[in-house]
Amino acid sequence: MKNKDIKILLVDDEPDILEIVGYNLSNEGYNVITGSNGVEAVKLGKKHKPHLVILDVMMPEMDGIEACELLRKNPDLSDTIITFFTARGEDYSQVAGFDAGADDYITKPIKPKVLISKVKALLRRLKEKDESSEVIKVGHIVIDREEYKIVKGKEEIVLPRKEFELLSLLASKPGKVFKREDILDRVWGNEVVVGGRTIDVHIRKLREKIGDESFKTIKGVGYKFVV
Amino acid sequence: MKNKDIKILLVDDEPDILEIVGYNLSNEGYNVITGSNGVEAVKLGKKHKPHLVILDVMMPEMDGIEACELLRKNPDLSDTIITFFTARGEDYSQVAGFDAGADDYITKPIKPKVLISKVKALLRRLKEKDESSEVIKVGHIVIDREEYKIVKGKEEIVLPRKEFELLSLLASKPGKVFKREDILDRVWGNEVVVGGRTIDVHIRKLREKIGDESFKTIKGVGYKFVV
DNA sequence: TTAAATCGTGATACACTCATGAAGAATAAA
DNA sequence: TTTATTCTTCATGAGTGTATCACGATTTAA
Repeated sequence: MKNKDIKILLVDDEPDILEIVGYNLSNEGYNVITGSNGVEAVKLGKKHKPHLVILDVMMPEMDGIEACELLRKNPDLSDTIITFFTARGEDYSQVAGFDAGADDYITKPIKPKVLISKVKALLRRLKEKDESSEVIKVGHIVIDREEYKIVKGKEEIVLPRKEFELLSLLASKPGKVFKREDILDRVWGNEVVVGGRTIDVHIRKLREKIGDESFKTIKGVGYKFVV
Repeated sequence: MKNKDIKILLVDDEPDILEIVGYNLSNEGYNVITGSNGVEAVKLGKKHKPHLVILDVMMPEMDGIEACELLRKNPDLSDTIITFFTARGEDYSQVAGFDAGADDYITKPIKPKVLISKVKALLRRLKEKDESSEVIKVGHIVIDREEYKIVKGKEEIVLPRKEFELLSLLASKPGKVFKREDILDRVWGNEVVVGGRTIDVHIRKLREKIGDESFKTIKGVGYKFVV
């Protein structure tokens, strides 16, 4: 994804800020949309579905916090990153911002260099997510990460989350053996500790739904997906 | 590549942090090296060539940013991943960190589970690169570590774990004689004690499956794999 | 050549891993 | 709330990977 494909919605009631920040962002090649209050923020957000929203907290009509909450309710914007402008030391707005579903905040006064770096850092997450959310095709099976469903031949199969993640991991490298430990790390995550037999049970479910022949057990090591 | 082959350089001026984080990383099997300021970071980095460096930003003698810049200049460390400890909201340090060539940052306060997750995620890049070259070819035999299978001519052979490890070890240096003692260390691990005849039995299995002629016994010493 | 050490072999017993069915938590949906 | 679905655990049993042992064969050293 190139910078010009990335839309940033910038909302502040001070025209100076809009101009300076907007200029700097455009200069980096981003596609910048501007608004001057919370109502506009919500309207423009729904219309343009930006990748990143930068909101001032204090604004007429509707403040940034409320706008953030409304934007978060829109499912189209679930992947959008929302950040606030906040004055240094304004603890309250930071807390309220995170409560409203913000991902980060940028402190005023704004230094262009800092801002750009921060924006890049924030958008890095997006790119990572973007890359991992491709549609995987293996053999006659299509895994659609975005819609959380898989298509086998002409049949459409809906899988629960864990099963989907597991299949999606195994199918990301057909033939490769994934060690049980790795599977736990990547599907269940480190913070959750589950018993050893859990993986087997999920594999069984997949075997029932997708086909026994696709999943091979390597005893003492793990499982692999074959085409 | 096993975890114990992965070196992590951890630098912070607070002994508590070093101990807690160091303990958690060691527990996962990583080889942890610690230092307490930027000067040490650079020195240890050059000496040990770690795979991952975790730097605190605020340190006496030399801060993390400067240390990072110096480390990045060393061509030996071009594949090394560098991350910072940074407190939430410390805009400046994050920006400066990325500018200095950091790959990521970890926010304080540090939660061990989150840290381990993050470290594993970071090291995954490294491992993937590494594993892609883990196919050994000797004569008409191909040993594919990633898929845990052996291809002999056009025949595909699936070996149980111990046999696979043993073959994999012997074939890693065809012609070289591996002492029984060494084989025990590397296939069984030095903490496990097994009887003296165990190796023979496994060699027998390999002879049955791969071919008698490939394994030569050096009496009183060990075995070697020949093409 | 003989004795000692080492290895190969077959049979066997142990240990471990995994598949499976069922049933109890946990979570989401109605 | 109740209901349904998903997730996890557990017990059981089969299967096989792994280790052990005894004994004969082979090599090495004296």
